Amino acid sequence: MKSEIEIFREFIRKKGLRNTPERETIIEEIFASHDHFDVDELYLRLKSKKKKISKPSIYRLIPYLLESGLIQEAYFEDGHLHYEHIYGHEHHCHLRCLNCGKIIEFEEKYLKKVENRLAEKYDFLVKGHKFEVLGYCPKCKAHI
Amino acid sequence: MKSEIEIFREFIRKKGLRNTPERETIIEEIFASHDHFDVDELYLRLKSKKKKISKPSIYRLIPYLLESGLIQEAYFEDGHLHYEHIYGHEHHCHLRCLNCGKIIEFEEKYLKKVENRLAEKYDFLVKGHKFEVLGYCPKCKAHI
DNA sequence: GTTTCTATTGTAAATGAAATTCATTTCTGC
DNA sequence: GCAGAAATGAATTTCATTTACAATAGAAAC
Repeated sequence: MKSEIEIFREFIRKKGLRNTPERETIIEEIFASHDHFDVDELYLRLKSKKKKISKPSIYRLIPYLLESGLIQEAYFEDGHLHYEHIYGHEHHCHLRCLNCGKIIEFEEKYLKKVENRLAEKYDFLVKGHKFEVLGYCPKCKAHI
Repeated sequence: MKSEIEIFREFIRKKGLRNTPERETIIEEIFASHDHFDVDELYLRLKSKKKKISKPSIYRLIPYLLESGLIQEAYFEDGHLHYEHIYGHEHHCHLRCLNCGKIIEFEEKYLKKVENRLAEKYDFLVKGHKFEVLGYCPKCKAHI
């Protein structure tokens, strides 16, 4: 299996764009952990490691990472988008508490079938899905 | 079946809050159409009907509409959230083109079962779900 | 109906994520 | 090396959303 960096290099070459040390640094940091991330948090993580990367460089890279299928928007919370890896990581869905924001991850294999059915029916090239179930966690549902 | 306004009045009374003509006007406008909406578009719709409602009033109402189960976040696009009705309207999911933003709505009954399973397994009070399938539409997939 | 308490309103200002500008730097192909 | 194009960081701008605040107006108690 190719590494994320290899996938990105290939993608960037195909698009006639250029790879740079900054981009490699950002991608390395994103895939160093298995967790979700957001721009600000990623920026601070890079900063704390003395990597001088500007926020615009991160913002400019994200559309390419999305397009290359390495990451995906996970959810919008606290006023900004959160992303998750989709290459080389088992896809998962989110059960989220509308009150406290608690997130439980779960798998749902059936959705892959739904993807395929939609791809055929609407002639889409399907890249993935986002499935969020919303409600109130055990603690919060008691107070509502 | 109760109207949306009635549901809201009940909700507001239970919370010990106050109903106002402004809130009734906003709710009326939201449920006058069956479509998704976003704050800005709703604000302009009210304005064009000579209803003097400020944007903060809309922003302040939305958390209550979410909490009362009348609406739900549909998707984040073009830098802001879009909402959809969930009370008294058939739930639907979205197939979205990552390139041009085209949206196709579809139904998927099975997800209700997933909701129930999760509610039991994690002891959540499940209020709904968001299922988005992402990819490239027939037109866009040709250029990628 | 009047009073009192406090939630809600609109206006204006503040916040903060994301995008953009621009001068400078750095790839990449020739 | 050179030329042209793309990427960078710093600073600025944009724009959705939130907040502050003074004025208004529901709603419950009297």
